[in-house]
Amino acid sequence: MTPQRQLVVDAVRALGHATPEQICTRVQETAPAVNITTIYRTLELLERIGLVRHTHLGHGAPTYSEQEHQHVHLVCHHCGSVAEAPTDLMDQLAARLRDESGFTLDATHVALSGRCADCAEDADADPTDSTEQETDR
Amino acid sequence: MTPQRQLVVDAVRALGHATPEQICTRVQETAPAVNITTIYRTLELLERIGLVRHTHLGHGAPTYSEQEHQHVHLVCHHCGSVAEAPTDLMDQLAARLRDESGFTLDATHVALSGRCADCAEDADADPTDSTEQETDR
DNA sequence: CTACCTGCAAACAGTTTGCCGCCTG
DNA sequence: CAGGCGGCAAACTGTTTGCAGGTAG
Repeated sequence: MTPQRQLVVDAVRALGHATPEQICTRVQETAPAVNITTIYRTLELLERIGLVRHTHLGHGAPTYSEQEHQHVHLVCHHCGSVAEAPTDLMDQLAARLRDESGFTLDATHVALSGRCADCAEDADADPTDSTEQETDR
Repeated sequence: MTPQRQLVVDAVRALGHATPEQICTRVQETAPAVNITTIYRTLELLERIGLVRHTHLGHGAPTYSEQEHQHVHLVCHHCGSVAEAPTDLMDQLAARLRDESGFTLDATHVALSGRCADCAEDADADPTDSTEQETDR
């Protein structure tokens, strides 16, 4: 466990969810010379040994978190907000998939896409709202 | 509706699921001068008017398909295979999300990640199999 | 003539690779 | 001295942008 690797672990812990880029910035606050390449290589290693995990929140870069951070993520494809839900939400779906097609679901690896409560209201109230963004869809 | 646009529509129809790159290759078989930029711009337009839709199957490029192609996609993060399941699979989950958090789920927009039946068997049979690939996770 | 459409080149984000030098055992 | 580790530059994929010429109404 080299100093760089320890810093990456610390950064992941401190940031909660973070992209490799964000982790790099954070690490560089204490060790400016550290290269983004090292971040990627270290994250890959940390993931292989089970210390961290990553989740795809949508289009952009994946976010890394501690192994223990297990949630279902709900991203709003309208405003881009990310909500967390307990994993047991997917239990019955997972069971059904397993029974019907032998597919073992990894509920936390990719976020579910949809529209959050706030944006649903906005759509009702003012469909032509100028604050529209359309993050991904 | 310009010739280029028609070709893009035709390509999406013909290919079923395809990345912008694949669509471009296909279009260029009949119109070699067509640029990838045009593919992107056309797909964006076709999506806005509701002729096509796109789905994130994982890490890489999104895949475009006809609007009518509505399935839940199951990607195996081990072998990379993509299976299709009926959308009603997610109905009870969608209902629960709507009731509990006001989140309107778009079940078809992002693929569910997990391990397919074949790869689950492989893991049992031979965990150190040299054909291992680890597509994403 | 005006507006839209297209092609091309360039830029951009995110990620990976090759190489080389360094440090440690 | 051998192997792992890390820094740097370069390549690569996927995507977007600015610009300029062309074409149709």
